[in-house]
Amino acid sequence: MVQRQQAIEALREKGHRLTPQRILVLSIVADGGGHMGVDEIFRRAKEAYPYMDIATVYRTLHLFKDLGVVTEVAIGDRLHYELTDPDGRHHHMVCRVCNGAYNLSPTYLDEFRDTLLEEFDFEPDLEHFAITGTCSECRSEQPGIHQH
Amino acid sequence: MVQRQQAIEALREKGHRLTPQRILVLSIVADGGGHMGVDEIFRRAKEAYPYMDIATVYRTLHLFKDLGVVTEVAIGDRLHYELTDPDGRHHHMVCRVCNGAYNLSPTYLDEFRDTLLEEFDFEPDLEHFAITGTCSECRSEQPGIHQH
DNA sequence: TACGTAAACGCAAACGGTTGCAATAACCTT
DNA sequence: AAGGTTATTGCAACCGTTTGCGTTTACGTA
Repeated sequence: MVQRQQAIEALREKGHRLTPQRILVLSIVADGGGHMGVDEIFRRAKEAYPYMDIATVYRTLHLFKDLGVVTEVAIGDRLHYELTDPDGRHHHMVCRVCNGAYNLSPTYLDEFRDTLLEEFDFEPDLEHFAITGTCSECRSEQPGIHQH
Repeated sequence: MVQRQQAIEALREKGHRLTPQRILVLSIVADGGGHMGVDEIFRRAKEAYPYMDIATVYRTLHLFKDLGVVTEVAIGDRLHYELTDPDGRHHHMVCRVCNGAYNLSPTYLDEFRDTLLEEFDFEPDLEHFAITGTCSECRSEQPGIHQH
């Protein structure tokens, strides 16, 4: 709730207009809980407002991302969106067997980032990406499968 | 040269057929030096053999990737391909300002991988992906631009 | 060498995502 | 409250990539 008001203010502050389509997409993402695929966001939006166009959904999500309202998470080759975590950044680990998603504190990546900066003077963009892999449960269920 | 023979053997061992199209794609990637985008591979292939279809290029590259002959590198939102490095794996760092690509030894990622395994029993797929960021040169040229 | 089979091909349609453009509507000014 | 400006929309066309399908062709067998 409070997040929705902040998002609306972020829009107006930067001179963007408050349209019904934007409010709709925002509330769908906010109500969704975790991260949502664009297809599901569009499906729900079209349910509520049949004229909704997929291009509007993409443009709205990109705008919200630029404003910091939503966070983009790459899962496989698709982008998912969620409300930006007010308690701080986190990354995602997604199991490629069961598709389960786990949050990951940035601490672990920060170490890696510092190393790249020190050794190569290269500053990596590690803000919003998901690490795919195999989770504990799925690895124990299929012990024969290994990556090399 | 020796790599090309190994690739051909890898095909036959798994029961795949040796077609002129596959040989063409292989030699284009081999002659390309570094990683090549699909569009350039297709352009060169069509030059040599005008009937070449883009779908065949994609299917061939995916097959070669599964056989371990080529390595897929995600640069931005496009996939690039290169002959698999026989001297060992390496990752890529790609500068989002100048698009320059740098190789990165796997050592740095291995540390990170070990941590995830120990702490969460989660085995990440870190084999073939590129880390985007800003390289030393471009950072010093545009000191006003920072990510947060 | 000729034959049969199934893998691979070229083509065209489909997919997810982006972009150009004319029509619409949010917001500022009066 | 009405009017003007311009951001935003819906639509359609487009882009890069994937998929289905009928035809072709590589390759094992005779």
